[in-house]
Amino acid sequence: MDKDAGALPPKHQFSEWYNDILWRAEIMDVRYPVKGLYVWYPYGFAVRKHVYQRLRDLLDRDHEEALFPLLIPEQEFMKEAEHIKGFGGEVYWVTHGGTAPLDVKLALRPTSETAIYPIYALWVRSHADLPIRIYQIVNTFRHETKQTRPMIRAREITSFMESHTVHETWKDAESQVESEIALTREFYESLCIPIIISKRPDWDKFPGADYTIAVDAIMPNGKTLQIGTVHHLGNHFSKTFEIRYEDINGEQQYAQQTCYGISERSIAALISLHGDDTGLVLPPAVAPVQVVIVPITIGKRHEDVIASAQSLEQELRNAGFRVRLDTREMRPGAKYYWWELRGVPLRLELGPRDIDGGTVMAVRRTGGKVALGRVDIKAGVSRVLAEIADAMRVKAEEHTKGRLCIVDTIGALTSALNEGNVAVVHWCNERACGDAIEDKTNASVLGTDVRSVYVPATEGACIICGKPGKATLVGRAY
RNA sequence: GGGGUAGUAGGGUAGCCUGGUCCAUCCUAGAGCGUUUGGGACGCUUUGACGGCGGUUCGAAUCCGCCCUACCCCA
Repeated sequence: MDKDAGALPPKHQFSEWYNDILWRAEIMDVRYPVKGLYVWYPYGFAVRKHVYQRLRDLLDRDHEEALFPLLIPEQEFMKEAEHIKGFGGEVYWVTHGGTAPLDVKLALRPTSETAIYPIYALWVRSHADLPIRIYQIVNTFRHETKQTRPMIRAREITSFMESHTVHETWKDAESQVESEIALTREFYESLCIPIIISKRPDWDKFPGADYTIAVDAIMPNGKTLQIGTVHHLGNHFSKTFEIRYEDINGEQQYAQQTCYGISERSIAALISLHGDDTGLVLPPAVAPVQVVIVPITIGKRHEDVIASAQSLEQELRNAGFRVRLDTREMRPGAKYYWWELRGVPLRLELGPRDIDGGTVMAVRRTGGKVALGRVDIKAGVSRVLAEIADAMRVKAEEHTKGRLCIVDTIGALTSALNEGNVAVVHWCNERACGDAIEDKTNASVLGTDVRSVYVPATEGACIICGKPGKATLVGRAY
């Protein structure tokens, strides 16, 4: 089967569909000869570029972008015991410089706390230096032992946005956490991805954090994908790395910190949630090509149609749309399939009939055809692109709502999970009951304090012990 | 973490059990030429492969070992 012909596996065979669409739509090439490392094709990279540009635009309101080194000396890395334990045996080590063994082993960052915080210790002197809000977008490495999957579980995360902030008080850091959550909402809103926010149970929080707020999306097969985390670090790391400031009274205080991360899992969710049996469906906000113009040239009208299509292209480009005129020597139908596979939100067809009638035929990737007037084409395209984004949002929300169910017995929980749902139960917040839920259902307690318009914040008897409990999210996670 | 199956052109495959008939089959894509073009065009010509290393053998895609990679099942 070639990538430019024939059909994808149907989307309900999600695993096959996902693997196939990645190379057919030229997102990633999985043939790189090292397990868990993947190549971004130019088209996939263009999607990534637009997604991360959106993220940068949001962060740049009150963060600054910087760049810290990839290699972390062993002594720094080993300083935070709890943190190390969390990464277990998954750290890659650089042990040689050329042929000579290094005196000090160097870790390839699995995340950058231990690279950044020794420098923060130098940068922070007084309360006037605070807050610090810095992010970087880098690659990170973990020697994953579980099954690797492109963008979902990779040994090199190529696009890790990590933000690290420093504050005076615990409450300042807490409100930073809230502001990062708001930012994440806004980010996923522009990708038309519905998210569920919750507080991870203690045993699943970031190693070294006071608490972890996680953002999950529900994938087409009902598994959850963690696509963002915000951690309140308290003064855990500041004590380890001596990040202190002189307060307004002249006293030395340990700083309070947060960190926050989003990776290319955001793109995995983007592709998975919106794609269909025909290929990708990209929201106009991040589509590398928002509008494709397919000229319909027949016999003697060839020059006429091409000239007309070129002027349409130029007009839309000047209006700020990412537009492409497809003049390749292919039949129009073949071009339709080609661009649909790549998720272009809007296709404009322009043929002799349209030119004569002063119209352009617009076909939405989300379905439906409509003739737009040629004279006010810019307004028409804007309107239709907005309709497409709305349709995508509605469809993704319906999927998410349809996969959530509220249950109150272990039996109902197990069958809900087996049917590919994510469940809401009441849980008393005790570890033993949490373990029992996980053991009996082969699923994960994702979190409490669920913030989602789809999940009411109720209270009730713990599904295990019957004591008072709160609404808790349980699902099978990637 | 445990087990299983498999790697043959850009993609998908036949050949492997029973070593020689294979300078490796077929489909598809790519290239060239021509005719086409309102939903995946057609004809002719043509390029391109045995995952890596080692072993057995007169001879290896085929048998053996290790490595790498992929997929599936169980925890």
